[in-house]
Amino acid sequence: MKLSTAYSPGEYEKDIYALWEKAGAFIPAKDAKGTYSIVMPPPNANANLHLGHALTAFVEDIPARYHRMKGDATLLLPGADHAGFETWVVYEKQLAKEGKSRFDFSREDLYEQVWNFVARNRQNFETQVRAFGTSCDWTHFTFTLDDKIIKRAYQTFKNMWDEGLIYRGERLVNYCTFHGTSFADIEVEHREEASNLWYIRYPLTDGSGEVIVATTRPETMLGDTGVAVHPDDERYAGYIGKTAKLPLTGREVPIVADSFVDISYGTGAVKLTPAHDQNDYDAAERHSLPKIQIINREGAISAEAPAEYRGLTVREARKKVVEDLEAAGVLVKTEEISHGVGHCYKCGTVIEPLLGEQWFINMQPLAKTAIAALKADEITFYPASKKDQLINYLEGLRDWNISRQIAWGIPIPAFQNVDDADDWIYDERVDQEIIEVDGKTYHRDTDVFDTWFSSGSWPYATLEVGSEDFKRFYPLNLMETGGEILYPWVSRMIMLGLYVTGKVPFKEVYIHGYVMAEDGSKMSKSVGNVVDPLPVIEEHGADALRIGLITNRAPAVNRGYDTAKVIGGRNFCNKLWNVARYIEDKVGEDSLTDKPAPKTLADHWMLYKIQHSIPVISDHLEQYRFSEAFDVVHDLIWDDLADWYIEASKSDSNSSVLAYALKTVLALAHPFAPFVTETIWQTLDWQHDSLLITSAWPKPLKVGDKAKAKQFENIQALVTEVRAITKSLKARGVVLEHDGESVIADNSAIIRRLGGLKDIVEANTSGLTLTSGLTARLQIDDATLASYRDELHAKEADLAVKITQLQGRLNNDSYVKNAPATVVQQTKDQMAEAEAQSESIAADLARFA
RNA sequence: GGGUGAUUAGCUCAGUUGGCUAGAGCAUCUCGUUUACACCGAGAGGGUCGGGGGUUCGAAUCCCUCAUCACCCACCA
Repeated sequence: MKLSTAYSPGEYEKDIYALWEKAGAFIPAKDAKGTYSIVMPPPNANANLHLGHALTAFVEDIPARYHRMKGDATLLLPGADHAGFETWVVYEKQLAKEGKSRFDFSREDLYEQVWNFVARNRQNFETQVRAFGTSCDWTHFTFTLDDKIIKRAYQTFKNMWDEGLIYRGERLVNYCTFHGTSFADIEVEHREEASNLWYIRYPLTDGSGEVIVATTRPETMLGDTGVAVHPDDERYAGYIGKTAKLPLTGREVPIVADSFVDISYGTGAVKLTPAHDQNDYDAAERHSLPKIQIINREGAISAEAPAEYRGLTVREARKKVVEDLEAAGVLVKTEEISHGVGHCYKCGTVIEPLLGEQWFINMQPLAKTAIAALKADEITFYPASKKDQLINYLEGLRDWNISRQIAWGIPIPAFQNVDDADDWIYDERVDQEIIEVDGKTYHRDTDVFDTWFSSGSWPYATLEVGSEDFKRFYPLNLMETGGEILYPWVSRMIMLGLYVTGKVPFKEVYIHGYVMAEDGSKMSKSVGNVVDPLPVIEEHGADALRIGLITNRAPAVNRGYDTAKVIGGRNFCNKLWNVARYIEDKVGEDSLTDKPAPKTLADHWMLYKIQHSIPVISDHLEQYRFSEAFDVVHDLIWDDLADWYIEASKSDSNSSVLAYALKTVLALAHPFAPFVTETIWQTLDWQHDSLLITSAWPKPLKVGDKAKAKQFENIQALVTEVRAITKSLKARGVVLEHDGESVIADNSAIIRRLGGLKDIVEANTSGLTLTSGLTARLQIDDATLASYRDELHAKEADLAVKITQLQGRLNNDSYVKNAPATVVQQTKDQMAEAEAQSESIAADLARFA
């Protein structure tokens, strides 16, 4: 079939993807020796995919295609995430548009509605993943709320329950009073805000004095149960053990010594509000102080506080407390300060640390195992520095609060005895609110799991522990993800993986950087600088986008999106297309052979270049250096094949080498440009209904003779020289003519005029003469001659400096002794070359004098 | 406060354990093109490798220091 002059991706991409899918090319081969597996991090099912998703898909798809061609049974498992809270927020917005809220529905209704909402949006996302050209096995598609995922979460929870790793604790949790849920530490967004530091006088109960405390949250003094000072703080040495009398409430609280207090901050005395501050909570635990919760879940002052404050919002309470303190004459002063305040990362509400009954996992044993595995290098990180960061994180890990108070998620399979609050049992009948066990009545816990608890099992839950897939593909080869979820997700997958399967869940972790806007700023919907990948694909093709995104990009480095790179990718595809058009025209159906027969020096050089490039490309790909790998492919195709070999072959073509070169570069380029390479492949007469996607990764042939290849490189140098000479002659006013036409200083033109590279080779052996058919005519004026002389003088001076430098180096004994022989030899060669040049310049000058 | 990374051509970035004249793409400029491709070809210009110090025969590369930027973690009573 004849190819049209320009590659238009839109005409082919959908059909090519359908061709692959229909042929089952994405399904892991049954009879392969090795395996390669990636479970794709599930994107949020309701999301429109952005460029970051595209990059993710490419970073997963490139190694998958490479390994598939290498002959490994390759599994690229796709999935989508219910994304717990994320989805919940989007759905609530949707409800709000309809004038409804979640309070209008029962929990079961809500669950079903959100499920349908997500299912509707899922289609959209699958279309986009296909448009990227992702070679994932759709028959393995997994949703984070699929039965196997829920079962795995329950199984893990139960095992931990049985082993005593799960406990229910009253702990301070980060509570969003708007969403009515608690958050992990990591979900709290700290923002710097202007506030005040209020200094409050707490009189000692025995009347012997007073202690002044400084606070940014005066309203919480209603819940104070102590005052802390540093044990080494001489100012307060006599106070420790005494009690202070709280203004407004009149409560007597002890003054304790604790080294967490910063002597230099404020007054060096800290009020302790254990129910509303993590530090205070920890201190209260150490000193057995009571915890009084004076802020409730609605963000209002609770019944624990004096009557006149009850029901006030935190903000109102702050105002009133300050006024009352002032009226009581105990407010010493107010300072303006700036400090970080925790906010809900979704709605911006100030996060209240509140006491709450939550499910926790004791992370110590899990973290310990994970640290040991990391230190034993059981997982390779790209980039490597992430490993130490992760270890560092795990070493300071606190227990994990796995309960969330939302309707959307996996219900926690635990029931509480209605008569005994401390009696909890494990039971999976979560579809029932009330169950009877041993004549006792239990009420279902209303909480759901933290999303990360179930997704932490993703690598083996998707494969189903114990299944054939699991045996074949676990541990996974690669986990590819963004840096922002290294801690919440990757760390949990490692810990849970080790806990459940006894093995690390993956051998390699690749952290991708973010795709920023073109100006380097963050892409964000509100700024409106988000680039939608689909229009880019429509305009330039999925391959162009792929090349544009992976080139010039390293793992874990944020980099701007660059349209020029995408255009570059498109140009590359077009180049490949035209190379194919040319070669297709020159070769016949039987030209393709496993043993191309080199005849000319150019043949040898081309084959040598190919056989030399294959391991280099493979090596880069094995280590996920996509940009570097593509550069090699690009240069091989553009510079070596198109610019040199094809030009040379025009006068002396070898169809077996041309066909072999095309086939090989198509295979090598396939992971980077799957659509165009497969499209070309399908148009070739000699491919006999095969698919490029499942064809073999090229092996180096060793038929290109190195010495002959080297000779061709000499010719290349010669051609370059001829070009330069022609150009320089022209600049000097010398016109080269052939049959009355001026000769053009161009690669192909020169080769053609000189009768092809073959003749140049001959010329090379007998000394190059440009005389055959060429006439030279001098048209030079005095000014040109003078400028040429100046140029030569300048060059001569430069060379003199260089020679002095080189001579100095060679005269240096330590250099000659210490530097490697090769380096010294290089210097000598340079010296000789410089001297030769110098002489020739001197001769020229003499001639033009 | 702690950590990590960065700083190289106008722009975006390479530069493996110190060793050829510090590279690429884009952009700019020059020249060219009927014969696979203007989504093309041949060239050119452009860098005291963030500043300063040190180690070394030799530093973009190693060490110290300063500066700027980015991100992460912790703290902020």
